[in-house]
Amino acid sequence: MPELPEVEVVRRGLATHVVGRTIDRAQLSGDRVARRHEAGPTDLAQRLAGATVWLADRRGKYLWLVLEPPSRPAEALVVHLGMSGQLLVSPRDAPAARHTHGIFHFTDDGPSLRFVDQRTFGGLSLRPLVPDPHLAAHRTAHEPPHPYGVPSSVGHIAPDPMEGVFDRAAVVRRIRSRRTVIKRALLDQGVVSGVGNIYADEALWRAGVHGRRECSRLTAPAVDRLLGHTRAVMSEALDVGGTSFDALYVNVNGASGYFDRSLRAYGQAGKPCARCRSTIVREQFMNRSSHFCPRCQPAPRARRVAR
DNA sequence: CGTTCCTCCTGCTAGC
DNA sequence: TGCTAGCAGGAGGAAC
Repeated sequence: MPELPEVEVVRRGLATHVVGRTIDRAQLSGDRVARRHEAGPTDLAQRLAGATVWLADRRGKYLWLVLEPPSRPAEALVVHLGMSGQLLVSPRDAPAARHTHGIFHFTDDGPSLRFVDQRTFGGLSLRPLVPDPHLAAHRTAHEPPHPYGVPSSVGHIAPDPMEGVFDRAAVVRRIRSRRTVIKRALLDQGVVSGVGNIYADEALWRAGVHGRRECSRLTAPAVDRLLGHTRAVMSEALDVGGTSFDALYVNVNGASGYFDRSLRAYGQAGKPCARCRSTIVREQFMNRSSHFCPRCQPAPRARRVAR
């Protein structure tokens, strides 16, 4: 599942293989891949033709290419990988793999870029660039991030922990004011972006915090530590994944495959906790699986049964 | 307004 | 052996 580290690996691949090239032709198949593009897939393909890729950027799990189209202002091709999306750099004439929804040919003789997605939870859309709404609130950045703005569909997404505009103290306050449990807040992309189920469970394990603890009952230092672990675990995953992907591919299922051996909570049900040897437990929560150590991450006292 | 729930999709696996 | 049910989960929009 692509979370921040995996998406960043893809972004770096795009920076290497795609930035600076001009799209000659885009072939899109099916309506679903362009469902977030209001004018539909035909319009999307037409507007991509002739556009030069200026740079590859990212916020949380959202990825975009800044395009310089002929005789129009710069705009962004927004790519979300969803659960199973991949961007592949493939020889121009290679046959389309199963679940290929988009093929981009360039004006040079180099390889094509392809969007492949089994479940098509991901997709593509073209959006105008708007001023970054999170930049206005940020006063101390030495180098303004996203100086050209962000895609209009990304405005509601909070900065991720790797960004210069990420204001950790403000996020601590925001989380503590939420009337919900901590794992839900950590997964809310409007609070802190880039975190999915895997790294949420890992960060909670490292911090020794149970995911069902109420946000308002956690101390500010505890939330601050949790955010530190969140950043650290994603940074470590990026270090592993960012050095081991095949140059032919922009992404091969992201970095999590290489990071698997470092997971201490996610997918470890029935195995001993690396800290205290208690057995890691898995339970359903928010219609998602959660993995935790019952000793290191004590559950909150049972809440009064709401009625 | 903030929060929670439901749905989209396909491939794999567990269980009968 | 072959079938089905269940599970994986990001995100947007509906519902409360």
